[in-house]
Amino acid sequence: MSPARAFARVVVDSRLPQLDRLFEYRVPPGLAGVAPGVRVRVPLRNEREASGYVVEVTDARDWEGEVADVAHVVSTVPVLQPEVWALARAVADRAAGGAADVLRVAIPGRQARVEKAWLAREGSARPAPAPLPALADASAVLPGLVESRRRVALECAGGVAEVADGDGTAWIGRWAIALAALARQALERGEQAILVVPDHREQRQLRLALATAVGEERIVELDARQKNPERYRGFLRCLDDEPLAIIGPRSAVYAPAKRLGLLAVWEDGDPLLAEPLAPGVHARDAALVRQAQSGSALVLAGHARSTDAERLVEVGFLEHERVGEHRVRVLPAALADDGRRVPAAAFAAAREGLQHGPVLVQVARPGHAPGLRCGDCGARARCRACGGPLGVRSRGSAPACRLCGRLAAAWSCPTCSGTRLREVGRGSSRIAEELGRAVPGIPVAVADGEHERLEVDARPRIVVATRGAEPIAEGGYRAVLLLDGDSLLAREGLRVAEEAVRQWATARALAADGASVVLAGVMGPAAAAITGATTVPFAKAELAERRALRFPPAVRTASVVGHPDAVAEALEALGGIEHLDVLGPVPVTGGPVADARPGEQLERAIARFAYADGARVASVVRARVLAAARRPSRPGAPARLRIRLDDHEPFDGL
DNA sequence: AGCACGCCGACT
DNA sequence: GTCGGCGTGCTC
Repeated sequence: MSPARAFARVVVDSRLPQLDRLFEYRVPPGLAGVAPGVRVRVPLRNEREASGYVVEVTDARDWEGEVADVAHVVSTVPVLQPEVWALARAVADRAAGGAADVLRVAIPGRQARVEKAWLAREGSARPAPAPLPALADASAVLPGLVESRRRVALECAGGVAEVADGDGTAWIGRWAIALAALARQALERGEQAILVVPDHREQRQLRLALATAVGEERIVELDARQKNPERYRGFLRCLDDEPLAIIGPRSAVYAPAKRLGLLAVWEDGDPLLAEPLAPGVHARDAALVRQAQSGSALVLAGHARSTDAERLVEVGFLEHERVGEHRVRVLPAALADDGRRVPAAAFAAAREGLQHGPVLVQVARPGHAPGLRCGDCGARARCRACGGPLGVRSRGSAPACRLCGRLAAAWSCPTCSGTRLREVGRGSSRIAEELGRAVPGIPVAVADGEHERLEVDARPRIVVATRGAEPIAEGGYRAVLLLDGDSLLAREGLRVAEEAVRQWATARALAADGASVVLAGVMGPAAAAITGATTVPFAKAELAERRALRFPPAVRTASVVGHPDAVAEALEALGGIEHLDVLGPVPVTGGPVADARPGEQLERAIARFAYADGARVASVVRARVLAAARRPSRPGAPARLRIRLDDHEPFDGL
């Protein structure tokens, strides 16, 4: 005669892999509000009380042992939707990580005041949602994509367009209008759309496009830059069961949408979509899992095709599509042989462009001189405190460390004891200065991490911007110069060429129709990718090369770091899996293992395996992490083990 | 993590 | 005989 709904299964908010399962608690009589999705506090052996979320409420108990009582209900808002719990569990399993870690990314911190307001609104009768605004040509973009639940790799042509913004207008990329039209398809069906963007600059464009396509009141923003209350308000709005366009950064892929019609990721190749927090699941991978669970339409879009999206096209999971048209001429230009950064052809294009409007100059690095060397022996000048490279921020300013910011007073070369410093390379502000001298009477603006600028007007001006910081020009840039490509491609790293192409394509997209784009000092396949009409052949060729070398995304990877014994045990456990090979182990200094003592020798190995073996590898690896976590780290015993799946960071230096 | 339980050496 | 060493295991 136990009362119904007497037990609650709770996921405990803990990083410990041992606690990554559901715990059963009794719901004490008189404790109201225990329901699936709500935040609770529960007693746990040693932490006297832990936070968690109710996943399930039952009247039968599974657990044979002693059962403790739910301590109290933190709030009655069901912030963990069943769909999101299933997603977090599946994503964690795929990444050999903990579901609670995924939930930490998925659910923002509680704001009591915001919650109170939301609950009050829930109680009262809500007005019927406003009808979607009339839209002339919304159906023009891939009609029926959402209805047919298509999965598409979408290459968007560049170009900018003017949209209404309050009383005035604003300029945004045409891609945003295309994605907004797709979102509208979902909302027209009474469903929700989640649109994931790399950062707030793209989010702003998408918000402006959506305001026209679906109306302000149908947009929910989950921007990481928003203040906490703002974010939480947006998050709670997702819980309202109405058609919404949800836009946000990588964590928005976990937004609690109940009836998901469309899941789209913009610029899926952007490194910002890789989640740094454990278990380090890329928004694209989370989107793939979520699509499989929800059966929604899926779009991986960008100005340039990522190798990851191209792989999904080649295995037949995604269909290739391309939308839009952008008429620009892209001219490769050799560097002038005096080593000047700005080739003659680029100057010519800039002068021509400046007759009609603004000109964009994309450079690699901010500041005046990004590097300094010893004037006598040529050795790289480094910070005495942290070993980081020294640079000069602005003309005439003192040399400072680019890593820790310390001023390098009274520098002397550790190699030859010389005290003179020589500037190497040109940063954004120095290039701006030089261009300003070369084209007198034309204003020069700098846009980089320190000088953020979202828009420039249509007047002739030179805009020097670092990659990713390019403002949008009213009417589009009349010329675009892509400088420093040679130094960009000279870096080592698996994704260097792919990333360069993506960043060039992003800048190219800001050009006005008919404008010239000059790519300086780069030849070969990466240059061809940007001079041609489509980046797909480049992505195909890159992928083919990775396949030949067994590099991601042709294979999946598990990076294993820890005590040599623990690493060896983990690799041995993986031994049974066919077609799995191991790079290393190699010694690493320091590292991401939590309890690594200073000076302790750690090793890293990377296992490469086929996508088909993903589930097996993840479960084997998870078992090793658990075994290592149980064992206390003491001298001579296997230490903690950190394993990350599909972490591309170790490949960035290859 | 953090803490209790448990099985071998020197102690009032 | 017992006090306490920390290796081992568990958390509803």
